[in-house]
Amino acid sequence: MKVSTRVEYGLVALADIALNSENGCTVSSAEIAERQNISQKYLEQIIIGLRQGGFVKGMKGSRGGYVLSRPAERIYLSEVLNALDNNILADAHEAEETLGNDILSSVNSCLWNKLNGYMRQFTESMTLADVIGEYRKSTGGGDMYYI
Amino acid sequence: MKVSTRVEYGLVALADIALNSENGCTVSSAEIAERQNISQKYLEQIIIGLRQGGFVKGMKGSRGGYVLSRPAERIYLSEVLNALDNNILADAHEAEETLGNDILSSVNSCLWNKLNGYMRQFTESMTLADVIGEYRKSTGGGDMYYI
DNA sequence: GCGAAAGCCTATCATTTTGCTATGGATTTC
DNA sequence: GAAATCCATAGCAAAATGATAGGCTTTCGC
Repeated sequence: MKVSTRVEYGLVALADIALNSENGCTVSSAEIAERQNISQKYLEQIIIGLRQGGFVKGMKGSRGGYVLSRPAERIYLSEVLNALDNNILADAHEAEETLGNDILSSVNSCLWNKLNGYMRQFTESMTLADVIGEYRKSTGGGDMYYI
Repeated sequence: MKVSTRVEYGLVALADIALNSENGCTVSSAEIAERQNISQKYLEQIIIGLRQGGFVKGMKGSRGGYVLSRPAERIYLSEVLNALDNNILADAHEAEETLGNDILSSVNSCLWNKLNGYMRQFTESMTLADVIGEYRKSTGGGDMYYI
């Protein structure tokens, strides 16, 4: 399953914002772009989608940037994926529409509907907090440096 | 999850061949195109992929057409999907390569690798026979007419 | 044998999607 | 008021998608 850079960058940016705004400060698109090695202008467009989805708040002006608009524990990956790409997850009711008795309907009901159902269920059970937790685990819990 | 027409038509065509070649006769691309309402020339290209994947045999000449090259019970959907689209399922070893300790690796290990693993496992557990069974179930088992 | 019927192969092409780049306006802080 | 930042939109090249078209090759039926 190939995922677009838009989805990839969007998820990484959201996690970056979550990780670096914990002390109350904002995270600018320039910071994220440098840390994650993404074109800043492209990133800004993607983050607009995250803002419209209600996951981050943008603060204009000098010293502006982004913060999460809800705790990471309540940001479900299903929502984020839908905001970044409206084809990656199928709607729940979409599965019920294939009631014909042709071959295509059979393929849908025994293959695609089941796969889509699992993907929806799995991404609804995961939150941004899980991603952050995985990251902390991989860095041994010691990625914060205090002077 | 949006699926390309190539994958959709390919699966339908394969099931059509399986269903209509049971009495030993061949199934022509023209027949399939008419029954499934697909452009015949486009369909031919797709079926070439099915033949190269080893799922069907093509018989040239008048009275030619296609038949399965193995029993439907041994045609796994994972193989078929890989033959029709090499991005739809990820390789098994691909998952093991993401061992970095950056955010992207974390997203991969807790989201994409798990989703891909499930998709692979699920499609490896399903065969063309399951699709055909679903179709027969939907038509009430009475789609064959004897004169 | 010959012709029709079928598979097989390749080229072409329009449209859409993807992945950016660029420009500039709006707003806030210092 | 100037710098920094978000916000919005336009443009654009490359790739993928979804076909269409032409013609060669092989085989069956007569």
